[in-house]
Amino acid sequence: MERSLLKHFIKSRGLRQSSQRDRVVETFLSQKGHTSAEELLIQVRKKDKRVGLTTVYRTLKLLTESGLAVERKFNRQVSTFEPARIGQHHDHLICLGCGKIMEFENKNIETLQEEVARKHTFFITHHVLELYGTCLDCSKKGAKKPKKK
Amino acid sequence: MERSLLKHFIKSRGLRQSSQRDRVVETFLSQKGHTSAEELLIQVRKKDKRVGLTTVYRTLKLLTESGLAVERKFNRQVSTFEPARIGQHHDHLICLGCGKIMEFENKNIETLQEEVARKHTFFITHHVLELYGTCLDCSKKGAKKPKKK
DNA sequence: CATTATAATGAAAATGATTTTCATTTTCAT
DNA sequence: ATGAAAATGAAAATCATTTTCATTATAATG
Ligand SMILES: [Mn+2]
Ligand SMILES: [Mn+2]
Ligand SMILES: [Zn+2]
Ligand SMILES: [Zn+2]
Repeated sequence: MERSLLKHFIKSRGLRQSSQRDRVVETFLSQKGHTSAEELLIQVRKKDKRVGLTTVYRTLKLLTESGLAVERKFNRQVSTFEPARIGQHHDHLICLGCGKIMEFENKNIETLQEEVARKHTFFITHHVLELYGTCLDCSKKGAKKPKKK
Repeated sequence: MERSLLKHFIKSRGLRQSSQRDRVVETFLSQKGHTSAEELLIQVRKKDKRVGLTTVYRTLKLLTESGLAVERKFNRQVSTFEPARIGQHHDHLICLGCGKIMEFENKNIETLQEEVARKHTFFITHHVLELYGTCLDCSKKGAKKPKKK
């Protein structure tokens, strides 16, 4: 279903199809969690050795522009991407101890955000809400080395 | 007043004082709004030509670690810093049209964030909340070129 | 004040993620 | 089948920030 969205997007842009891009898209959409370009390349290369990092970056940009991917830029300086669930939105809890990422939705917060915007005569297109701290496991075990990932 | 905080921090770290650092700190604290290292260097150099960018970066890091500065990393890939108002916290509305940044505080949102964390047995140390969109001016004038800054 | 260990400095090089370039290959409308 | 244009990937470029390193400045001590 999402695949057709991309096909449509490709066509509407006058782009062509290619096996490399197909492989990247396919691999990306099968991914769960948040994936960086480098990580995605590793997965893609398990299927096709000839795909380059540049193409992964280019495809990720295409996916993002077409609305099939959402880019996240948490703590670190690398971007990660996750498949977009249509009509859905969520925010994140990020553990600074182990790197674990949890997702949540909270309509009340979003409503309050709109209220804030209204007070400032501002029109929100999107927002970033990230809660950083310590997960249960890490608060038990005490200070731990952050997961590099 | 904040100055003494830094002095104390410097001493507790076994560091020495220097005129360059003093100048950077002084200039930074007099700044309003969100300032990048590069921008701060320009201001500092109006007073002292011999200060280097490296020292600005180092001082900004020191200020952040001592709690006198808060680092923000909005849309762009450059970090900006703002003087920390003691015991205060605020979040931002960022206009994608003109780059204008507005600040707000909303205790209700923060309370809901804590509630979310509690549900996940998570302990928040800090959070990022950024509302992106269009300000009143920009929504009037229609689509405009984003302020580079 | 002189000594001296070491912190501070800044120019230049390194880093690291992402983007750009460009010569070559592939796609697809005709 | 043909050709214009898109896609590719290796290598170079970008760009903010950090690291390196030779030199200078600071301040505790005698
Ligand atoms: Mn997510
Ligand atoms: Mn602010
Ligand atoms: Zn954890
Ligand atoms: Zn605006």
